[in-house]
Amino acid sequence: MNETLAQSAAPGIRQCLWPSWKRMLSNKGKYGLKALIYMARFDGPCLAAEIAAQNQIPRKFLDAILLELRNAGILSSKKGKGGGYRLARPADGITAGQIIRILDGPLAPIACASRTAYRKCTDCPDEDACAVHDLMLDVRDAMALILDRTSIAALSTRGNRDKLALR
Amino acid sequence: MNETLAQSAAPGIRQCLWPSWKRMLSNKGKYGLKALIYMARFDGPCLAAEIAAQNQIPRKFLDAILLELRNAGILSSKKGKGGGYRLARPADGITAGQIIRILDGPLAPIACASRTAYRKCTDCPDEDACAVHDLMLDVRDAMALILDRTSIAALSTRGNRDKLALR
DNA sequence: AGTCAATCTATAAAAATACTAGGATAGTGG
DNA sequence: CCACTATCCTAGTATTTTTATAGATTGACT
Repeated sequence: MNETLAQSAAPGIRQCLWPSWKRMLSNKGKYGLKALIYMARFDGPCLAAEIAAQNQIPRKFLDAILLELRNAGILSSKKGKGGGYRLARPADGITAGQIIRILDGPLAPIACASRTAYRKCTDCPDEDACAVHDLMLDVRDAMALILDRTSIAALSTRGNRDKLALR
Repeated sequence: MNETLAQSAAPGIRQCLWPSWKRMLSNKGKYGLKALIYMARFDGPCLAAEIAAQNQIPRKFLDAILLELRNAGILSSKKGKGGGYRLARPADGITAGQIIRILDGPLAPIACASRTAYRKCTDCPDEDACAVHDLMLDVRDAMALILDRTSIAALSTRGNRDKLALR
């Protein structure tokens, strides 16, 4: 034990080597979702400037986000006058889960509980015996169940639906 | 719009003033849970050094975590020889949700979807019409449902239970 | 050619995370 | 009372992540 095991975090050796472990929804993810929901309500192409203004999203940040979504195949774009962004696929074929994975990374609360980007914990000798791992798998599944079955199309009508139904 | 609204992020003005918006399980939270699960299997007081060694948790970091849990009333402690930490309450009265809230903050993926630490989004004029807010409430509830009904007692027997049942 | 709007590169400051150092404090056992 | 033990506390550092911004460029359309 002692000098070998106890020194699990020797100076200079990072414990988490995964390209970052982010967890759920950052501003980036939120802005991305809001932008897509906004776009789903339109037919024609949308200007980044317009999306930014209508949704109170910092313009340049949105630029970067839209670019990322385009590179992931979610959006298509056209330059110059009459250009803009539009959904590359029907809105009911794009899920919130996909978008969050693209912009914020895996859904799981912890790397060892990710199904799309699994990574072993360095401090966990036997994962099958790790109750935390087990629990986080349940949490991940519960989140994925919701996020992967909710489409942008559904979201684009949701806010209004509730309001109209209640009043 | 324009100069007032569109400039939602003027230089120097931070958008998120909440004591940080962290999301789910950090190492801190993971270590805390592992430590508690370990302690739940014992009767007597546990030494921080022992918990750290057995669970491969950096010693000093664990010190800070245990202290935080003690200050939150989860642990009781005794100094000096024969001292150590022990659960202040029965393990089946402590939930994973409580621990994560103490160590990592609110469960919700986004501040506006938190029930215990709600905070309005600055970029969201009408929350009731915000589909993202709506969706994240669902996600939060799903997570809370799992985490708030799972006790440390349950976790302390879980890893083994599954293994024994399967083999 | 000129305008518009996406695209690329590159940089940077703020915040959060994951720790570590070192000593003060308070009990125990002798 | 003294040595020992182990918690308690303050403070700090290094790294990573988040949240952007600036400025130049490319391509499309008129």
